Amino acid sequence: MTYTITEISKMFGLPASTIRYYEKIGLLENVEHVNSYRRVYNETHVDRLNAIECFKKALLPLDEILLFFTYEKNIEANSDKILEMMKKQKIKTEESMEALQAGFAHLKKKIYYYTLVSEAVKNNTPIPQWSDGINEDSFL
Amino acid sequence: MTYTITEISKMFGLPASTIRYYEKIGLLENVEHVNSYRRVYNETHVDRLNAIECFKKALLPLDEILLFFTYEKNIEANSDKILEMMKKQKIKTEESMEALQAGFAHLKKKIYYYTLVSEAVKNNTPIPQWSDGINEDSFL
DNA sequence: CTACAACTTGAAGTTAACTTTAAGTCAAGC
DNA sequence: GCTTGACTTAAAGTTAACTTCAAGTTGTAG
Repeated sequence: MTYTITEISKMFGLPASTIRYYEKIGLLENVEHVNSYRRVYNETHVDRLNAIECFKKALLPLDEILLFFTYEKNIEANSDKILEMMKKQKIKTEESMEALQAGFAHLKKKIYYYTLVSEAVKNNTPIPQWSDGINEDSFL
Repeated sequence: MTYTITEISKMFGLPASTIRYYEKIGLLENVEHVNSYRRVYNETHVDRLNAIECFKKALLPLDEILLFFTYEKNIEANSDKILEMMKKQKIKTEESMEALQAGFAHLKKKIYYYTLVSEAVKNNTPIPQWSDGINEDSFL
């Protein structure tokens, strides 16, 4: 099974320019150009792009993703390097998750408070103060 | 209580250049310059920076944070706009958290697998295949 | 044959959030 | 009075990850 760039583009929800860019920086390899022109993709490219998307979700930068794929070519020699890389990134994602959760909590507080404010404006009642009843439990 | 830029810098773990940058783009207002020179910060700046850091954790871009502060100046007129903004951002942080969790799971799988590989290399035993026993439960 | 849509290229441009640089200012200590 | 160190400025530079552009190439439909 082969695919055109438009098919791959739709499959991953990525613009064609991004797919070409990934090839340019080495993330996609051995892309045949039929008649030395249009690109043709196969299952290995699909697998590769799936892997890329997973690593992107883990906030791994593209140059590190590329490094992973080069390490992967000599798995026996590089398993320790890969392990180290993955463990480092795991810590980073954990930190990001903690920050995100704090940010999320902050948004929820704001939503709770500005809902009260919005109600007060509609009912012509006094605007509540941020301090009024906005504590750790009031909005959970 | 007042603070120098170095104190504020240490307080928030941000370089002084960033603090100046935030003033430049309007995130920090009414920063006095003593003798029309060195910056002096007060509690309102500390509060403002705390708010900025919270919003940054919620992945709100700086221009949106700035918009929030301008809305906040006329809270009665803008509570609905603020609410809408916060709700939109809440959805975005939720999406980010889902992606991050997927990425995190991917990393854990890789760590599990490359630990096996690393062991195999050390013990001179055959390298396990990715398919061997790497399923949804094997590493949780 | 011509037009057109869907691709191609390399290079330059974009965006956010800073960071760096070069040149200058000021108060304090020697 | 000179030096030092902590600050100042405006402007230019940086980074990642794309995106856009202008100009060119193909296969196909009319």
